[in-house]
Amino acid sequence: MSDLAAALEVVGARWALLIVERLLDGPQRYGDLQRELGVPTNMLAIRLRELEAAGVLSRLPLKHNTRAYALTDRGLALRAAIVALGRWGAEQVRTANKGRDPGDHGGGVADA
Amino acid sequence: MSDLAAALEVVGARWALLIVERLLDGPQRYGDLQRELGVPTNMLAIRLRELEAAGVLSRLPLKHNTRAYALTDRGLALRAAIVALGRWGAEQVRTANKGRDPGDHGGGVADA
DNA sequence: CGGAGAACTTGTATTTTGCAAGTGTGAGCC
DNA sequence: GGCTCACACTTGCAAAATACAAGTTCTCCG
Repeated sequence: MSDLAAALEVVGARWALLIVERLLDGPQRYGDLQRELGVPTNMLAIRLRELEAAGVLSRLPLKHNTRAYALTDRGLALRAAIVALGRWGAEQVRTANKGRDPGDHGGGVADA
Repeated sequence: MSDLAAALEVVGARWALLIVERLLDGPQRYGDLQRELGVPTNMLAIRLRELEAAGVLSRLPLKHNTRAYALTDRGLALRAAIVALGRWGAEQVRTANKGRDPGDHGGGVADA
C-alpha cells in the first residue's frame, strides 16, 4: 500500500480533513465544529473518535461536562498537506468562474 | 465554502487521489490503473468520468479502441498536495509500528 | 425541582461503494 | 467469414457509509 493510501485510510473519510483544518486554528468544542462545518452530528462524533484513535487529535476536558478537541503533533503535521490542497482548491474556484472576471487581478493566492 | 472543501468536492471521493497519483507517473490506460490500484472497475469508470469533467485529466485516443488517461495542467497541480499527504502517510506508517523496534531503523517498509 | 445548553446516541432513509457478471468493439488467427 | 481474445467499459444487486431527525445523559442555573 502506498504512503498516500495510508494517509487516506486515516484522513480520507468524509469530513475528516475539514475537521482537522478547523482545528489548525486552535482547540475547538464539539458544538463549534458542528456549527461551522455543518457536519451531521453523528458523523462528527464518529470522526472525532476515529481521529482520536489514530492519534491525530485529543480531547481536553474543560469545565463542567464540556471538552475541547485539539490536534496532536501528528495532527499538526497535516498542515502542509491541507494548505497545499487548499491552494489547489482555490485555483479550482477561480477558474470555475469560467470566462474572464474583470476587476480581479490581485495575486490572490490565499496564503497561510 | 472553504478552499479545502472545494478541493475535496473534486478529489475527495474514494480512489480519486490515488488515480491522480498513478497518473503523475505519466499517462496510463484503464486496465493498468485497475490492476495497479485494485479499484473496482465500475468505480474506476465513474471516477475517470468525473475527473475528466472536472478538468483534472483527459483521455488520449490510442490505436483502435484503446485510450490513455493523462493529467491536465490542473491535474498536475495536485502534485504538491499529493506529495505532502504521502509524506504524512509515510510517517503514519512508521509510527504505526508502535513501541520500539530495536535494530530496525532503515527504510523498513513493514507491512504488505 | 424545572429548564436550558452541551455532547453525544439511536433509528431510519438515502447515497456511495463493492462485487460479479455481461456488453460492444476491433484485432488476430484460421 | 467466423472464432476467440483483450480492452474498456456497463449493469444488477448487496453491503457499507453517510445524512436527517429525534431522543438521551449530564451539569449548571434559578
